[in-house]
Amino acid sequence: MDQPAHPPDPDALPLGPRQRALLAALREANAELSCQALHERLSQSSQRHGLATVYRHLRRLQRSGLVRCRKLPNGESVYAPLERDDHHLICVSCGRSEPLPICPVGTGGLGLTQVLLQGFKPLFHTFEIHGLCRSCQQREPLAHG
Amino acid sequence: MDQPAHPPDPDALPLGPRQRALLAALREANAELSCQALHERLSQSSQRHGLATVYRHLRRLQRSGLVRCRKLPNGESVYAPLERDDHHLICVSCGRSEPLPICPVGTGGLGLTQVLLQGFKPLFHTFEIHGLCRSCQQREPLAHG
DNA sequence: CCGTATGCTGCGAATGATTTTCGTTGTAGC
DNA sequence: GCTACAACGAAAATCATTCGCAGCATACGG
Repeated sequence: MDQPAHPPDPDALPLGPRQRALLAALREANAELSCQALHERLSQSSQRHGLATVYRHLRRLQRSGLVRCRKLPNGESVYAPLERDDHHLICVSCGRSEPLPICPVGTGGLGLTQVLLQGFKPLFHTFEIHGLCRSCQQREPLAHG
Repeated sequence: MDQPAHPPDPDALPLGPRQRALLAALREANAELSCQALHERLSQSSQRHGLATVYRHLRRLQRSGLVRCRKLPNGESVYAPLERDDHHLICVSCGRSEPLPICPVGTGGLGLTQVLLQGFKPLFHTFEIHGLCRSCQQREPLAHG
């Protein structure tokens, strides 16, 4: 197809046009997208990809440190560009996520020294608070007081 | 079966004996257990549970704030008692987790005010750093320099 | 210019964890 | 003993994700 064996664009990492298209779509989106949502979105545009290909590329982009990913309670994975640094409140009852405008790493603390990382090369992080959202609290008063 | 409609043990929350057994098994384990692992472990002991029942109970225990859960990259969910407060480094390539001896919440910072939570009732949190583990870095030099 | 090696692609089948369905069974209350 | 109710287990269903494979394009050597 249109994926050259080596990149025609020397300043853009070893990314093929498909991968750049994926990345662009993620950046345009104002929210995290699941693989399938992304696939659908691209299908509507002129960029056709097989579903498996979208999965393949997202995995590769993640390994390259360009895309971050987190797993929802329902099993779906959702993706966003790395530069976006969002975190979430997640309801253990209904599974919905709400944005959490705070980041434990950005605020400076947290001594992430090389000692702790032990050769591990960090790309991104996830921070999530799990609990009961307001509406689920009302729905199930949680008998134990 | 042996699950009474209301608990015979007044000091132990509305937990049936099965749920207490699950919780006990999780506490005895020195690591997070997947549903299936827990099910297997209980099958070997005198406590027999159907797999579906283990899933049911773990979900309920999680909602009750007694058990925490996180999803591994391979889709499995792993559970641990709430009082355990571990976090992890996760390799985006091989998917393995390594323990991360640091907690962004415990260290005090992080203004988790009611304002931010907006009625959300926190039960536990997860903090994960995703990246490349030492061995995967060596295996794939990651062409882009 | 031709043949081969390599890498990417899409489709459809396979995988595997989790959830649902549904008939059964124990417990409580009467 | 009998009824209502909630929990149970086994098997079937669900659903996101991955695998297998044949096709096609490009890169390279001759």
